[in-house]
This record gives sequence, C-alpha cells and structure tokens, in this order.
Amino acid sequence: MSNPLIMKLEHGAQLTDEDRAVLQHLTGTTRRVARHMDISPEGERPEDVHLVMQGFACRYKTLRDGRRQIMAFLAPGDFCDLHVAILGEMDHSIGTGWGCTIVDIPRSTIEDLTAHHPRITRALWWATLVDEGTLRAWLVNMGQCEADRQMAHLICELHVRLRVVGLAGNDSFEFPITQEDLADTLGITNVHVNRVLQDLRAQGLVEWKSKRVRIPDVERLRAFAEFDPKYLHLNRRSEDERPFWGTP
Amino acid sequence: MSNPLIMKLEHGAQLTDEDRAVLQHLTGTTRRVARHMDISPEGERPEDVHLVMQGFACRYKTLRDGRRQIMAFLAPGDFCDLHVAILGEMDHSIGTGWGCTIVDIPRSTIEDLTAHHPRITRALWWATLVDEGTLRAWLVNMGQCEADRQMAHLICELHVRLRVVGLAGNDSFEFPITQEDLADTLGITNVHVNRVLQDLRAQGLVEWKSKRVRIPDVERLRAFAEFDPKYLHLNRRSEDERPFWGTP
DNA sequence: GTACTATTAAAACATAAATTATACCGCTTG
DNA sequence: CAAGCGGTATAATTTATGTTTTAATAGTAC
Repeated sequence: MSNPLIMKLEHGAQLTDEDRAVLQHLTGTTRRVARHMDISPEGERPEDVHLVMQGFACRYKTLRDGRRQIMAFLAPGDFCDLHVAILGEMDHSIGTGWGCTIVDIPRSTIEDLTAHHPRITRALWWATLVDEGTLRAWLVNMGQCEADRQMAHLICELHVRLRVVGLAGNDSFEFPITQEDLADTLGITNVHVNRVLQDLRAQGLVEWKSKRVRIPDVERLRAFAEFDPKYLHLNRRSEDERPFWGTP
Repeated sequence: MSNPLIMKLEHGAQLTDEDRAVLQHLTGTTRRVARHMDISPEGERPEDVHLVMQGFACRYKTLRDGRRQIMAFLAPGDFCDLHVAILGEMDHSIGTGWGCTIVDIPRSTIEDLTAHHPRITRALWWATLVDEGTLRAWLVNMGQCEADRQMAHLICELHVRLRVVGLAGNDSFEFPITQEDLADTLGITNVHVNRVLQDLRAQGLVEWKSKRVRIPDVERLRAFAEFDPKYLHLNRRSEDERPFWGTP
C-alpha cells in the first residue's frame, strides 16, 4: 500500500488502522485531467474538494495583462481547495501543468470525516497550516533571495515533499515542468530561469535533464539555498500533545 | 462598543449577542509591548495565543546574514499565532514595530471556545484562511509587480483592513512604520522605498506624512495597483451556507 | 521519415533596483 | 543649547534581471 495521502497525513497526526482504511476508501475513484486544464477556476465555488493523486497541479493567479504567478505546486497527497467551503469563492485558480490524476471528494464527505474522525481532522488542519507555512517560506525566498538561491530552495523543498510520499529517491525525482512555468513561479523571466539553471549546473549543484532533477550533493545544495525544512513541520507529533480544536 | 476583534469576526460568521459577549470578555486584560520587541520568537512554542488590540505587530523572518522579510502586518483584531498549537514550534517570529497593545489568551481558552461556540470557531477559521489568502496576494504582488505597484497595493490593503476595525477614515489612516520596515516588507532597499514613495506622491496617488497615510483618490490608487479586495473575503456570509467542519 | 511544435539555449542590449555614500531634518537627551 | 540618533532625501556607480531575437534541440503528429 502506497497511498500518498496516507503517507503524508501520517506526519500530521497519529493515525489508526481505521483512519487509514477510511482514507484509503476516500481515494478509490480517480480521474485523469489533461495538461493545461483548470481543475478549479478562480471565481467558482466548487461542490467537490480536489485531491492530487498522480502528477502535479499548481495554484496560480493570472493578472489582467496576462502575467501569471504560480503560488504552489500540488503534489500527490495534496489537497487543492480545502478552504473554499469557508471562504466562499476561489480567489485563485488550480490548474494542471502536464496533466495529473485527481480525486473528487464531495464536501459532505469532508464534513462527515471531520465530524467522526478527530485524528484525520487534525491531520487535515495540519496540512492546511503547513501550506500556509510553505507560502511564507516562498515569500521570504522571493523577497530576500537572488534567483539562483530561489531556484535551489524550490528544488530542496520539492525533494523533501516528494520523499514524504515516496516519489523521490535519495538524490533525484521526476518533475515535468517547463522553464516557463518555473519563471512564473519565481517571478523572473524564462530567459533568466535558463541562465540560472545553467549556472547551478556549472556549479555542480543540480542536474536537470528531460523532466528529471538530480541533486549530486543534497547537503551542499541545502547550504547554498539556506534551506531549513522546519517549515514543513514533518516531525511526527508526539503522543502527549494536547488537542487544539476541531478535535472533540 | 468598538472591539476590533468583534468588528473583524462579524465578517467571518453570523455572531449572536452571546458570541459577542464571550469575545468581549476574552479581550479584557491587555498588555503593552514596547517597540522592537518580540511577542513570539521563532523556535518557541508559546503557551498563550496572542491577539493585537492596538497598534501594529508584524510577522517576520530573519535570515542568517541579517536580511529580514516581513510577511504580514498584524492590525488590531488580528491573531498572531493561532496555528502554533497544531504545528508545534514557531517557524517565524512575531515582533512589534512601534509598540502595540496585545491580549494573551491561554490555549485552554481557545479550546473551550472551539468546543462550545461554533460560530466563533467558524469565524476563527475564516480569519486563518483569510490570512492565507493575504499571503497569496502578497506573493503575486511581489512576483509580478514593480515596486511602485507593490507599495500601492499594500496601502490599499491596509486601508480596507483598517476600515473593517474602524481605524481608517474614508481616505486616511495612521500607520507608524519606517521606510526601512517597508523595504523589508516589499523585498527592496530603503533607498528604493524612498524613491517609490516620492514617485507616488508626485503622481498624486498617496500622501504620507508623519505616520499618517492619505489617499486622495481611492479608486485611482486601486486601479493603479490592480487592487481587488476579494481576497480579503469580507462579504458577510449568508444564512443558508452549510457548515464545514469544526462546527459540531 | 518528414514536418510541425514546444522547449531549451545563447547572444546583445536595455532597465530596474542594489549599493554606497553623503547631506539633511526633527527629535530626544543631557 | 549642543550632541547624538533615527529617519528621510539625493546622487553616482554597479549588478541582477528584463527584452528581444535567433538558433539549436527534442517531442509529437502525420
């Protein structure tokens, strides 16, 4: 059994076998979404919550003049729009990059989950708050670092997150994304992305060939990027922690 | 009665008089924190949750070489660290800029709140998710906009948020912050902040004199900044909305 | 296999913003 | 009242990144 959702949520709460069975059942029927499609467009109020199971989706926003900012990469095990039920309509869009497989989960199922499965509820909130922490890390990165460090930081983050769900080895992972998408992620031009990648390659920090990223020396790259994975809060929670809320 | 917390949370859920009384009681004992102090430093696991009642605090992160990125301004009615109980330790710091008044709320009180007051619980989650939306807006701003638009966008946002808690008039508000802090917010140097402010002033978009910001023509500034307040989700929720979770 | 398209690479030039330095102003504080 | 300090205002120089263009690949369809 290698369900990315379960593998991820194990880091957010101590799950029981029953919890795992519930989550496994949740991810029963998947659906393929082609590349360059919107899963959940800005302005809508989706009836289902969406969960990525294979490939990558991204959270993005397009400005009037066509510029686009990618705000998150959604890997297997990541929810796309868990917040929409409280906030009302989507204030940004979720799209596929190169296509991905997702699960549509009715809101009512989530309500049931949170009403009867306190550990899962806690894990879902943990995931939401980690998303927020990741956003903060991206903001710091973008505000204070030059493009090469930003790029290195992004690669380090993806490496950790994909290892959690079993999709990265010790030193490499698949990441089917174009330099243009990377440009819209880091807030620089695709030309500059290319320059930066060449540079990282020349320094022996990263290899990136045909959709596969390899990191020859993880520690060196992390040092270069000043990457500290603490913001991903992956340390498994200890038993004695008090419940906070949403856990009756 | 002009409690900023209540004024804000009214936008996140339909509160009853009883809810308001609970919230009013919550904010009974305030404490003054001097300027340039940390309320909740990175790495700690605070026992109390902190709420700003007067003045401004900010969410920030310092890098090894001393550079600092401000990730949020916390105005009256804003919680500083509602997430820490689930995430464990703080992955960033909360500090005062020019000093502010806060309330220390024991975690147990929050637990009680979320166990017995569903509408308040919903409003707190709403506030958390709006924080996340704001972070996304900052990221888009920082990634895709030049410094002058970023600055204009920030001013527009603060204007809206401060109006919600009754601390801004139609066209102006107090904002005691230095150009250096603004630089650490937008990810530019203080020199460049100065240039940009001069520029906005010359264009008649903003007046900023001795800690007071005035916006001669709000619509014009918003157009310039491409500011759309939707991401603050201030439309009061309608009655027929289904509860999501955390609302037993 | 050929043709078509998407993606990556690379060069030349333009510009926003960083850096550094210095002058200025308005408060405190002694 | 002078001295010191935090904050603001400018200017000169340098650097990172943007813009535009054209070429070289790689993938995909016919």
